[in-house]
Amino acid sequence: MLTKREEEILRIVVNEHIPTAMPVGSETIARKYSLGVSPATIRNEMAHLEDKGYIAQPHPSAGRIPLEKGYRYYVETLMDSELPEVEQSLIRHQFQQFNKELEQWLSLAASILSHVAQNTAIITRPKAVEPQVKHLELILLREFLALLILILKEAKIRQKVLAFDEAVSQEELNAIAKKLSAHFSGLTKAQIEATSLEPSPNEERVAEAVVQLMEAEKRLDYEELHIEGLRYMLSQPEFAASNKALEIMEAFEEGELLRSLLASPPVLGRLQVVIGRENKEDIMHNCSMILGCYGLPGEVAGAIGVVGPTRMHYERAISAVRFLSTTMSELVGELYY
Amino acid sequence: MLTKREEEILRIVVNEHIPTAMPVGSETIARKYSLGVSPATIRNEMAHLEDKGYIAQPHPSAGRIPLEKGYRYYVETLMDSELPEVEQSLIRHQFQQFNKELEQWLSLAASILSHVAQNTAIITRPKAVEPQVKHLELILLREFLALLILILKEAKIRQKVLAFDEAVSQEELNAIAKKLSAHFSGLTKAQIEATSLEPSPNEERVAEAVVQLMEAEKRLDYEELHIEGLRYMLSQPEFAASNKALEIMEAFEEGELLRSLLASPPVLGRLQVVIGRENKEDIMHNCSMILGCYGLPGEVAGAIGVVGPTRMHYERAISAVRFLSTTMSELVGELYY
DNA sequence: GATTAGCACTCTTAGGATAGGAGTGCTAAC
DNA sequence: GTTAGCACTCCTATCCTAAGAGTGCTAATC
Repeated sequence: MLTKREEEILRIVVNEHIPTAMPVGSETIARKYSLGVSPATIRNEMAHLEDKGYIAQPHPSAGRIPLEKGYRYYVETLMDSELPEVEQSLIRHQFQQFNKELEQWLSLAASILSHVAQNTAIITRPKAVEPQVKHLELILLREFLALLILILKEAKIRQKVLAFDEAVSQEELNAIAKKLSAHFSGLTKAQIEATSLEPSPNEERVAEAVVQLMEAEKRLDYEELHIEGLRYMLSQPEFAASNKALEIMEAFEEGELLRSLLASPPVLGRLQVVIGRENKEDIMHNCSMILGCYGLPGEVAGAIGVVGPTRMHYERAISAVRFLSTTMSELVGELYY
Repeated sequence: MLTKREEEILRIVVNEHIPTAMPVGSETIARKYSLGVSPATIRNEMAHLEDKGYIAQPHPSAGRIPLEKGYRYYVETLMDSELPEVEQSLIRHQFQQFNKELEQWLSLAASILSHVAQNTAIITRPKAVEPQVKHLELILLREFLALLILILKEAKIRQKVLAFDEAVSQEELNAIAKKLSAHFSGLTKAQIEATSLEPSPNEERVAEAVVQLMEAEKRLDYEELHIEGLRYMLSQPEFAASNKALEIMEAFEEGELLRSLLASPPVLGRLQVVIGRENKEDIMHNCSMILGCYGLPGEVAGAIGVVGPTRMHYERAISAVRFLSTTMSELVGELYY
């Protein structure tokens, strides 16, 4: 349990350390904040906070830096996490600039988030809990070649080039598309596989392709992912020296890392804040991550979040993720057919 | 004009410097390569090469490093630029793994290129010289809302959500789609605008959207672009120190840089090799770029290339870009409807 | 005339020593 | 409980030095 004054000092240490990345000394605190007490008193309080594991000295004659426990306490108790109204309406306005195009919204959200949080932003396309077919079309390309276009209920379009064994006409394709569209509309992959409609060889071929696309859709998971603002990561002093930044970058490019990070996505409406060594991945032990979820309950869900050094501006990051996940949920609601 | 032995020594200096990033001394050359002459002779030759501006000493008591003129001579005269047959067939095999899906080919090409050249790879989607409509479909989403799907001749699909002023049925949409598909098929944006077909208000609405999409298509230019392997850039020692890497990264994320780099794309079949200060952008003065073009003459064209430090493994990079641009041209040929 | 051995010279770089400074903890006084 | 004073510790930047690498020059050699 922390006293009022301990909390106050912890808050100051965190707030001072976040932008500067430097240890915070008692003199500095006394000078910059009028706490009405002398540096010596502050030193005593800091010693208490150190005993309790909230802060520490990087070396014996330095100021204090927050420990993970300190950040955790800060995040849960000490900070205000609402994005200023001005910024909120500014962001809303930016979204209104665009037509209803999911792709644009996604990259806009990533770009805004990265900028507001001054850190690397990640966002995935919304993914249906259980993808359902909405409609399909077949377009003749060349004699034996057709383009299958599959529209999913979740505002996604998938395409595949199909080769037939025999020559087909556009009329024939239209008939197949119409028939299969009617049969498959609203169905999931499993339901399609269970459907028996005594198909002709060509219909068979198309149905197979649909199943393949649906299968790929489920497997895709979080691969379709925007990363924006990796530069913020690199410009952090904790990564500037050594090849730490490089390692993290490599891990990101591999894609493995992200899949692992998104392994347990948060539920709608609640944010997941992972600080430092709470991360499962070793390479992320100097990093924190704020992860939110957006979408429609039980229907579609995407993830949106911020990754940065443990010394992150949690207040901005958390409020930004919270606001943008809400905004994206509203937008997806408008699109979901 | 360089003598045989000067050429030999220039080649050795470049070959030694590229992997190590260190100045190359006369002792080293004498020891590692049996040229049949003493270090003193090599020193004399190096002095000649320095006089002629091919190499230089970073400081008075160091070995030599290649200058841009040296790299240029190396690229044009001294190196062998065919990718080993083994690698060629390995790469071909990787492409065969995938179905005919442009998107997958693009990212595979970027990934392979980045890996083979050990540098950052960039690749753009193939873009039609003059985009032509192939087909269009309309799908009813909700009472006033429909999804317009536009298929372009160049194997691209574009989508847009349309809001109508009055309620429409799927039958009505089918009729519109059929009519406009027939009218617009094979036409460019300008030709569509010139077409007069006394449209109904709803047809008018769809036709407008088609024109908008085609317009966006022309504007897109090289925005749809894969960048792969930024990590290679960052791991180069010339960027490791200072924030040079950061600056370049920022420039890449801005997108401006890439647009400028691709401002004058090379013609099909010829590579463009830009070394160091030959780059127009100041920030790229320590970098080199190999840029190739792929596609079908007069029909579609995309760019594929490698960006890295001036001290780049030109032999691998150039041969890789050359091979992949040829391969991609073949693949696009198969897809182009 | 080209090549080479020898040598003096230059400049970088790594390592170690040193001084300054920042910040603490402790003690004793308030 | 708070604070002033002070001794102490340890980091950091700076300077210096010695070692090393590589050259260019000169004179001897093939």
